[in-house]
Amino acid sequence: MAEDWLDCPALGPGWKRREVFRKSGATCGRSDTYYQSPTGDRIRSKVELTRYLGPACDLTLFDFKQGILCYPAPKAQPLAVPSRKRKKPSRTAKTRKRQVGPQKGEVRKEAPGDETKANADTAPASLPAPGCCENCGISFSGDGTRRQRLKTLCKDCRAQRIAFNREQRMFKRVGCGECEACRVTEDCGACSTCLLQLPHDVASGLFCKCERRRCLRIVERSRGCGVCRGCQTREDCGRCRVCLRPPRPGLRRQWRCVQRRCLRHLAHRLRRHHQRCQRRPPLAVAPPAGKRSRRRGGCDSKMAARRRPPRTQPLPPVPLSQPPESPELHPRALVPSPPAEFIYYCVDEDELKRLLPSVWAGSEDGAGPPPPYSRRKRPGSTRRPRLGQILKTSLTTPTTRPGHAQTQMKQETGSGFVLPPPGTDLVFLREGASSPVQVPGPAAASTEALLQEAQCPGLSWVVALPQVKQEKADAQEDWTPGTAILTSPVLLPGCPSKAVDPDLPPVKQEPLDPEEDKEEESKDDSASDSAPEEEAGGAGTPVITEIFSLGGTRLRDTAVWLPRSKDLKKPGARKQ
Amino acid sequence: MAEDWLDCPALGPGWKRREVFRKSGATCGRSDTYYQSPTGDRIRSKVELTRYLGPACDLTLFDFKQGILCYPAPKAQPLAVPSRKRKKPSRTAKTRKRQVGPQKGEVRKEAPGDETKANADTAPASLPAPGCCENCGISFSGDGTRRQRLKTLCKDCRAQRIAFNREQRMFKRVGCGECEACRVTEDCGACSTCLLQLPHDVASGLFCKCERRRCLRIVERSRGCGVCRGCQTREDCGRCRVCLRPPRPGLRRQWRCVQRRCLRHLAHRLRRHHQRCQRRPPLAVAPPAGKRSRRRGGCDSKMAARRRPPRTQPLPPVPLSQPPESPELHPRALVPSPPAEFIYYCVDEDELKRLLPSVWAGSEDGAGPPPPYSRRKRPGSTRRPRLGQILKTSLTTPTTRPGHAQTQMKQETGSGFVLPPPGTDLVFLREGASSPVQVPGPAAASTEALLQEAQCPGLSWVVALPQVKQEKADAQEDWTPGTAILTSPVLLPGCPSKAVDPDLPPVKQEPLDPEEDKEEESKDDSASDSAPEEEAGGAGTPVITEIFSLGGTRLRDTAVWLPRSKDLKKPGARKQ
DNA sequence: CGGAGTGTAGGC
DNA sequence: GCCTACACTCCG
Repeated sequence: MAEDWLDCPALGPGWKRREVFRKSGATCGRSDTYYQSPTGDRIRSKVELTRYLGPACDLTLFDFKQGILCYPAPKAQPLAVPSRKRKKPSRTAKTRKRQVGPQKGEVRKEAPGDETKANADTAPASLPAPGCCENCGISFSGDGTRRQRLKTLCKDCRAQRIAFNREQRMFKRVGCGECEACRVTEDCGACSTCLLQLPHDVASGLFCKCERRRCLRIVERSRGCGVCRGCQTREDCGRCRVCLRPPRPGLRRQWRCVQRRCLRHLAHRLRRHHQRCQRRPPLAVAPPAGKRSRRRGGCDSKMAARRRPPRTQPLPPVPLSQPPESPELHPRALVPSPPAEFIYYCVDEDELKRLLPSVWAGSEDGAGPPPPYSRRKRPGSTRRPRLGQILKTSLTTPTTRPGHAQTQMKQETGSGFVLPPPGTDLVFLREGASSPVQVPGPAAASTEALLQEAQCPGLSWVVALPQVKQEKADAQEDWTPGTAILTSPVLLPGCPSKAVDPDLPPVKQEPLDPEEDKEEESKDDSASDSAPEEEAGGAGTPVITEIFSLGGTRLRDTAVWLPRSKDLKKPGARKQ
Repeated sequence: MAEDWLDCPALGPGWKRREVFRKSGATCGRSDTYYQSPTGDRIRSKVELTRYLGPACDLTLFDFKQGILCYPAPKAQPLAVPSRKRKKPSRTAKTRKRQVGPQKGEVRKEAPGDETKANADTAPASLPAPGCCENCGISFSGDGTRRQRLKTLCKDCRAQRIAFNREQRMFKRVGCGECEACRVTEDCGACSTCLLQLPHDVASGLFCKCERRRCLRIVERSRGCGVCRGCQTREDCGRCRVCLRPPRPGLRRQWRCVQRRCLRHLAHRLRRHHQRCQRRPPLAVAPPAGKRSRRRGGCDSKMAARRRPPRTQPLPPVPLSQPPESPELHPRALVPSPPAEFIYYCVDEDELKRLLPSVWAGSEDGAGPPPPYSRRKRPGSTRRPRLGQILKTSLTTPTTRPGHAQTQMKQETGSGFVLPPPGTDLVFLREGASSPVQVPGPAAASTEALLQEAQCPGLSWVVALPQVKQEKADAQEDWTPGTAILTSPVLLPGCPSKAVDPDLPPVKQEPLDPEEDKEEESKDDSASDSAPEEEAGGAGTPVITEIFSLGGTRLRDTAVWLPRSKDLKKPGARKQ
């Protein structure tokens, strides 16, 4: 991770490699990798290298960016998904490129999805009229952006948004350089990033900035687009189901008043919902408004709303008995092992029952297939109470202070809380508490119920689902709970790939359903798309929040997988 | 276009500008632009200039390289294209950069197109099997070039081609320096370039080399890939429709034996055709084999096979009555005005009827919209004979010698040939003659018929369709026929932008159909892609040949818009 | 003119 | 959206 020339043994003696981070410009923070041949020639791309070495030299397995050889991944057993066609189930080139460690952009790349069939025609009447800009409302003819994302915006709004998003990316990567936070030169030493001693240098490429120094101009996704009627409404209506919901003592209201919800965001969701009527439900939707701390705003937007059901990757010794056809998420598939990707959910108790019915009902290993998927599952339809009881027990766990997350966790092990053993599949973190909640049995996730009226706010949860990156039998033993919500220790060193045994062949993690994976709103709406509206008929269901992929050597927005300061009740947490 | 200091009015009085071309090294042929302030200070970059002038001076619209101000393009009215989605019609950032004159690389950059849906499945059986290298035929797994262009090539062939193309670009720019032609130090004084007194110095950036000095290692596109079965077949089969075609006295056979056609090229065309079955027909396809002179081989490959229907841009006083929905090319849209881009067609008489049915039927100005587009128009379906008669008349025009192209043309004005007046829309040049043929009325172009059996070899034509770059009402008056096939005088000085009124705001020319714009074979197959095969069912129809965009101050391959020496029956024309 | 560094089209 | 690849800018 350096700016200077380093040996590159993969290419042979005399070859040097250098990674240079861009220090300014729109692509600031990105890195360019350069090679120098033994004869001093400079090579700047794999194509150039191939040209240089000649056709006889097969660079297929050479990862140019990393400067290492990649061993071909064993053919991963894809998790079959019923009733939906998998897209791009195998991509030869990509599979071969799999790294031992998690890679930046892995999720995105594996989940190109297909939203291109989105059509304004399918949008209900509540959406902006077809041909009208979703933002400003002016009528415009499709003057043809290629970007699906911006199709519903007129030229001006589109340009505006692109510029805005570009700027946001920049702020996230390196900051504006002008705001109060950017001018702070000393790390606070107390935030999650500092406590975990993650690298917070821009040049490191990890972008794990001290929370106190994170650019204030980063706009939270949960704030919505900021310009639509919903976003510009300043007063709660006082009459919608959210406003009329009885307040919970000690908790701020989780949902934004219906009248104040971002219309743009809602429009997208509705449209997507319509597109998906025949398809699997999304695994994750946006979190409640105002419940996402600014720290998490630091996460890369494209990850923030990504739904990425991890692919089933059974690991011994726990046999996977759940048939791969099950649309529900089997936690067995998620045995953490380094390197891993993490998926965070923010769910409430009832939602959890819906998401993980099989878990809720009991965790008899492989106790038959789960019930067929139902898109209209009701909140009350819990059928397996066992895990539910476990979880409810955990709800009584005392909250901890952020600085003591790890020790607290250990203490709780001895006070009714179950410390996740190596075999633990899911770890739930109660909103407002740092205590992980173990979910030992099979689980399944589905949030289509979000589209229903969901009158059960309950508490929110954070669920960490590490995605297996390799399937070695001993991987499980590598796993020990490290921090409050980090379920894999490999992420702690800050440079995950370094912690990985280079001899382990990487296993490409195909998403459960690649189509679900594509975050339609990932590219050009960094700050506005995960506004916390529920989908069509929904009414404030706390929902699965985020699924993040931690990118290889560039944990661009590491904060996403750090304990949320609010969760940890960190004193002096900065709010934007 | 010079190495010496010239006034730069855009910066104000006293400011000088100088463009210096690199004469050697890896970046040979590129230019550096220098400015000199009224006080004599040297400025070498826009950054320096900004620094020099201070932050109060906004140089956003100043094009440093060109030394001119770029006016933001007026909101272009997109030309509606039925049944096909437009892609990337507007690019905010790029729009700002629009030049008054055509720019280097304009075509390539403006025509990203979309061939990504190309699928080997859609290719007919005659194509290389999916997974087999289109060139060498070996089976290979998609080891993942990202380049659509080279997807059908195995790794070796791909690398080979990339290297080859790179080399070719270099040859075109500066030559190999070793061949006989490159070693010639004196201009011949007789070729078109010399006669037109175009700058033929490499350093001029125009690359209008004396034909005698043009690098011999430049491979003509019409020669095909050179390695496929077709290219390697040395003998005509004697049985195909091309071989069996009766020879025309005084003319070499226009088409290559079917058995000797480049398979690679054909494969691409077939695939593209299949992709486009529901879409607009391509506007231009490849010219007949062996009919494209080496001079024209000098054109930049990415321009050579580009189909770029110019956008309808009606100019007074001729009213445009054709609705923009018409897929056919309306010549009214093509009224030449400086600065202009030129489109060259190589068509025969029958093809012309198909291409320009409305023209053929008559040229009543704006006589109603053209018939609805038909992809399966038959050669015989001419409905308007008037222009046809004009053209037929012109066929009898005696041919001229190249050195006398201009004068001959004038002579012919008084001997039955109609000299194109300022209002002329199209100029046809008979193959083998330098006499332009006026096409005063509306015309439309469609070459889908090429995919039909086309048994009418006839004569070839060159059609120059200057693309309007601005829409000022008086532009038409600026136009006078200058040379045999140059229909706009602004190109004659060698530095088109200089001939342009700097006060005229540039009008970005949107292609009629941007998707048609992408030249799949533009980038990496300089020399092999415009092989003169007709499309799928075609049988030697002379076809629209090329659409070129002349690039701003760097008319890299100016020869493309020079009279073809073969056309001009230039004695001693060099053949490669 | 070289070369570091950034922009950016096009692919995915 | 990010990445690759390479064109281009800027400046030594």
